[in-house]
Amino acid sequence: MARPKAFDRDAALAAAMKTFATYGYEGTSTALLVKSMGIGRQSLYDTFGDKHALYLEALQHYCFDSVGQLAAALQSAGSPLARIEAALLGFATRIQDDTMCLGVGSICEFGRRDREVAAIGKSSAASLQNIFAATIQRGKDLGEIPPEIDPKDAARFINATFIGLKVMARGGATHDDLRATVQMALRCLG
Amino acid sequence: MARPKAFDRDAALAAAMKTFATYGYEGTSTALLVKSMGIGRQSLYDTFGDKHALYLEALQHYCFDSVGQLAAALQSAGSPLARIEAALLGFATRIQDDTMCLGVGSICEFGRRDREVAAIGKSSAASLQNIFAATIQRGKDLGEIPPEIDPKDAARFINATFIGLKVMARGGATHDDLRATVQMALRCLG
DNA sequence: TCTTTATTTGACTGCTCGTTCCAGAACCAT
DNA sequence: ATGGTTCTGGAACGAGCAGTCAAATAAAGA
Repeated sequence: MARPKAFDRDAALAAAMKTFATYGYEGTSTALLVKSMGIGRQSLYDTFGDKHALYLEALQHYCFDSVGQLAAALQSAGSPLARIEAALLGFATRIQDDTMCLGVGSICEFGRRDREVAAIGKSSAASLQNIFAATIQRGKDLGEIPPEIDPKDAARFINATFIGLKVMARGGATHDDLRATVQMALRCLG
Repeated sequence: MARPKAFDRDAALAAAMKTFATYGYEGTSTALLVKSMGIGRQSLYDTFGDKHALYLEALQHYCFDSVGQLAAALQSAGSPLARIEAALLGFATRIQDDTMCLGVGSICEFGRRDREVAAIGKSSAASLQNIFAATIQRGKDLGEIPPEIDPKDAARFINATFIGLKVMARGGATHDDLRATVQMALRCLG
């Protein structure tokens, strides 16, 4: 059997993620996708189905990666509070390009109109909050975080803060602004 | 001079605000605008210019109203901290339909690509933060808020929380979730 | 009633959209 | 080379897009 060079599916998907994150679903044309992904138009349809299916796969992949990265960052040893701080702060300092978080972007653009999009957002938000909640519980066990704090509430709040940071970054907030906001948010856990 | 019945410009603009807030800029067609605004297609172009101009005017109007309402709610007499709580909480309980905050939506959809949109967002965010900062300063003067709090940082943080609440509401968070998040956020000011 | 003016509506333009079909180029194993 | 397979890209599709023009309609003052 003959097998010509195949394009890098993951790289193409990653490029689609970035393009969708920058311009949104409606704001991204298939022509732009083809160009940014560096593949032929027909390959896009053969490999990913259609625009909506590609979006779902990109969103799914993005959320999975994000949750995984955060879990790895939070579940490593050391002070839970410091881990949370590092996670938020690390994000706040890592922003450079004009790219929206794809997960937040999907919520803002679709709300709950698209069932499939909403399902991805819901499940990844749940994972995120479970991870945060576990870390906060660990902080309580260690006496770092006061006992009156409810881990679920605190986790949801951290998530809200995370969202706020992402949107403010998209709006052009400076690193210093974001860092100061992280510091303020962490006061709640102290 | 003759004067036939004129349609209600403000009502039409308000309808456009709601439609843009629900479907975003790219997701809103002129046909949908005409239908939701209840006016003729030509009237839309005669009165508002084109789709982009209409969006800018709707966004401007929305931001102006929002800032005004918040200023009124915060600048009235009484405990500054309680005012902030009431403002956030009031918002959290007032959510029902699947409508995105137009300001946050514009940031998420456009980032800083559209200079005019970005300018509106920037100036209204500045106003918002000034109002919050003044209220927080008042709280410090009254001893409600500890002196180590920087009003500007706290105001930006409250703004971030506000954004987080709006996005979570758009994503389908319950009133109780939002209320609990507000309570967590207020711990930072105590 | 007649005129004036605001609004609506239908036809239409030119463009872009997402998508499909198909011909051919690129590639690798034989 | 040859054959089999994958990817590409031009042509085309129908649909929908934003926006324009002009004719039709409706209302209120003269």
